[in-house]
Order: sequence, then C-alpha cells, then structure tokens
Amino acid sequence: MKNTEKTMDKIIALCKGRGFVYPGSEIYGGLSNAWDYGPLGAELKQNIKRAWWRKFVQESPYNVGLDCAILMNPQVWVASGHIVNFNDPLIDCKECKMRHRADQLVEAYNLEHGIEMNADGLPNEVLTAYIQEKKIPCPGCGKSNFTDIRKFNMMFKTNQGVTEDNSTEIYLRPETAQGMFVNFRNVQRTTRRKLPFGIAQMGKSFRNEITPGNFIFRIREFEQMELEFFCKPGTELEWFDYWRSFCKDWLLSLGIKEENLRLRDHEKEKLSHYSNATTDIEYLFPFGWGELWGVASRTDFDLTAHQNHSGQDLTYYDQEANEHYVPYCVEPALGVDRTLLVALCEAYDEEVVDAEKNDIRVVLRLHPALAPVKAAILPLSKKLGEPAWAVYSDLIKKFPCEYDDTGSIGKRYRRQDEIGTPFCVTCDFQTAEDGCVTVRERDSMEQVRLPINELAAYIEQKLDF
RNA sequence: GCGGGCGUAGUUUAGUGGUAAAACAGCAGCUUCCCAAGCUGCGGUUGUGGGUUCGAUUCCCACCGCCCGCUCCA
Repeated sequence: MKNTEKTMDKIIALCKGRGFVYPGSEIYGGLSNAWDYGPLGAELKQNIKRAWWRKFVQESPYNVGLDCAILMNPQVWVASGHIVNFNDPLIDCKECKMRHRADQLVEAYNLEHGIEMNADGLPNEVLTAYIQEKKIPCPGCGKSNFTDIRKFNMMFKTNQGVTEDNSTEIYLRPETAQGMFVNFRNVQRTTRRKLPFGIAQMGKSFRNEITPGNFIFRIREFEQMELEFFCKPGTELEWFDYWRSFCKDWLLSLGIKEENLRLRDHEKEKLSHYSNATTDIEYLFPFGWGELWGVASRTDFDLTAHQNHSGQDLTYYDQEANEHYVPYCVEPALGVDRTLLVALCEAYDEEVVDAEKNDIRVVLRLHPALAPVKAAILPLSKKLGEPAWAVYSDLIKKFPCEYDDTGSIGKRYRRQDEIGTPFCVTCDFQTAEDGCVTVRERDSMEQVRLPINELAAYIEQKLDF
C-alpha cells in the first residue's frame, strides 16, 4: 500500500511537474532560493491577490489601496530603523562552528556577571575587543575562539545613477509598510478619510535572509500584502482584535481548515520595541507550524519616527476632539507566496481509489475561486471535437478554461484533478441532439446534465467565496 | 556562512574507465468512449567548468544547485 501522507516533497514535485512553480534560472543551474511561478502558479497567485484586494480594499468600508515604488529615499530606512537593526553583528566559533550574535554574547555575559552596560549598537571593534578581553566563552563548546565580526545587512543594495562616482547607494525595500507611512498624509488628504482608516498595499519586498528554505516559505524576493490601519490612540487594542479575527475569517473563507490554524500571541517581554501587542497567525505546514500572518499593534512608532526624522508634521487633526495627534497603527502583514503555499498544502490530497491495485488519485481541492483553471472541456471522443471546441470558445471568454482531447476520459479527469480544476465538462454523442453537456464536480464527483446555454452561469455562480 | 549527504531523460531509478537502460509521464497514429485500458512509433550532448587518461557519465578538483542540521529572522 502506497503512503498517502501529505509531504513537502510531493507538493514540490506536483508544482514542478504541472507548472505551478519552477526552480529559478534552472537552465543555468538555478539561483539559490529563487523560484519562478509557472502558468498555473501565476494564475493561482493572481487569484489569491485578487481575493485579498477585494476583501481588504474594495469591499472594506475603512481601507484604501496604494502602490508604492520599491526604491525609496534611503532616509526612509534610517528613520524606520532598518539600517541599524538589519545589521546584525555575527561571529562564528572556530571550535564548534556555532554562530552567535556578538552583542547578545556580551549582554548574556554581562547579565551573568552583574556588569551594567548596553551592548546594543556598539561598534564591532569594541565588541570584538570586549569578547577577547573577558574571554567570553562560546555557549556551544565553552571555548573562546571566535572569527571576526561580520555584518549581515538584510537589505539588498543597488545603485541609482549610471556613473559610479555619481551614483547613490539605495536599497530594495525589505517591507512594503514604509510606503504607507511616508504617504500617510497624502492619502489622508486626498481621500479625506477620518480615523479610523487603513492603507493597504501589495508588492514585492526583498530580504537577504541568512537561512532561507522550505520551498517558497522563506525566500529572499517575496511578495507582501500589508495593511496599515490607523486609529485613535487608546483604541488600538480593540482594532487589533478586530483585524486579527478578520484575517483569520478570511483564511477560513479560502477553505483553510480551522484545525490547521492557530493564533500565537507574542509574550510581553519578547515584543519588538515598537509593539504593544503582536499575534502570529500560524499554519500547520507539512514541516510544522509556521508563521503566515503577523498582526502587530505598532503604536505610533513608525509615524513618529518619520515625523522626527523628516521634520514633517505627520499628526492627524481630529475635528471632533479638536486636537492633533499621531495616530496609532495596527498592521496585519501577510506573504503572498506563503499564502499560496498554504493554499497548496491545504488542498493537496491523495485519495485511495483501489487499495488492491495501489490506485491513488491526486486531487488539489482548491477553492473554486482560487483554482487556476475553472473548467476543462473534454470531448468523449475526438470525433466530438467540433461541438466541444464551440463550448470551450464560449466559456473561455468568461473564465480560464482548458480544452483536452488527449488520452482516455479517465486520464483527463485525473489530469484536471491534479491541478485543482473544479469542473469538467464532457461532450458526448447526445450533445448534438439535445444540446446538453455533462458537468462533473471535482470534490463530490457528481455529474449534472445541463443545456449548453446554462453552462457558464452554472459554473460562474460557484466561483465566488 | 559552517558541518554532513546528494546531483544520470519531465519524474523515479538502473548501469559501466570505451562514447547510456527501464518504468511512468509527454507527443503522434490506430482503437475505445464517462473516471489510471491496449498496440505502434518518437524523444537523452549523465548539473557546469577544469584535470588525470588513448578515452570519463564512472577517478580527482573547483564552482553551481538541492536536502538535513546549526546560527539569524520586523
């Protein structure tokens, strides 16, 4: 009996084999951690983004959309703290090969020996000298024999300007959020929004992760769907709860099972410096629980930082209360690629058709709204090509369809099951006489006979959430 | 970046110091016609680049990539 367990290996194999995701730059031997979306993956990704945009922007009474440049004034990253905080001073133990953060080694040592000193942000030379002077031991092996400190800047750098001496070093954004903060005033003024309101954006971000991996779970070039929701100080925890459950409900509506989701609150002590509450919405991947959606209450940290650094007034004038204040912000940040991976992991299913013959049907039980192909048109015989092609030509104007007349009908059903097509439409020899086709539904395997002119509407009504 | 393992058709694997094989998938044709049919045919510069050798896919080196650990993760 074959193992029908859901594993990453199987999901990755399906992605490569059917054209959801390919290894990046494959003909040149690939590029570490780069993946390309194939024809089906591109559709799936667009469907996910469209669903999010509709739910969080177009249908939202609160939120508006934004689409910022990836390249921003470098001062943005100074103000946001990325230039400081994305530079981690890392050292390796030459004896046991463990890697540590130099500042954390020093802090741990000081704590243990009752020495008061702030190691945060110290220059590397000072840290190195201090570690050598105190012979601070490696937590792994107890010896004190480290490499020099190496800085790992998590931001991708590039240059703006064509000549070297004339060019400015700039960064690819490591998150989309800062675009919303620096445009806060523009958006508020032009949309005449009153608090509370949110600004949402999706787009690419880039982070030089030290340890990427798990297929498209952690990649260096990724796409985010972020919302910055601004509200009156003091109301932020209510809105934090509101958006947290709103986000979870959205995932459930995509067909993610409740038992595969959990909310993990960050402990008070471990919260980032800018946050007074953070919850990760985690998903149970085949490789274990992983963060999918970070929901953070960021206080007024970001707007205040930009206000201070730019010298521009980023307060909001509250007409009712007749006062100016910097709004508080709640940020639900979600990765598109991770959501796509969740959709695939959730949908992947192997159904035992005949245990004795070792016959297994692979089915991608994607929500019809997410499925890359909505319907496949399958003539029972190649002789039925003409009427079947007419049906296909009609449907393709409404939603993505495939036409397939290769191989047996059973084989064609299975091909569609594997890519998650919710409906298969067959034309048989009766079609010419009664103008009807048979629609087979992927999950229930039920068949309905329908007049051709009712077909599009029948399928379309099931493509929504 | 470190340690370990790996890299042969789209996939899973076989095999050999003398110029590669099977199954499945794919395509074309015949046949069948509602859930993996069958038959016939087609398709490969053994990850990349060097080295050793008369000759390497097989041995050696470097690089690239993948997997598993470790460090890190706004």
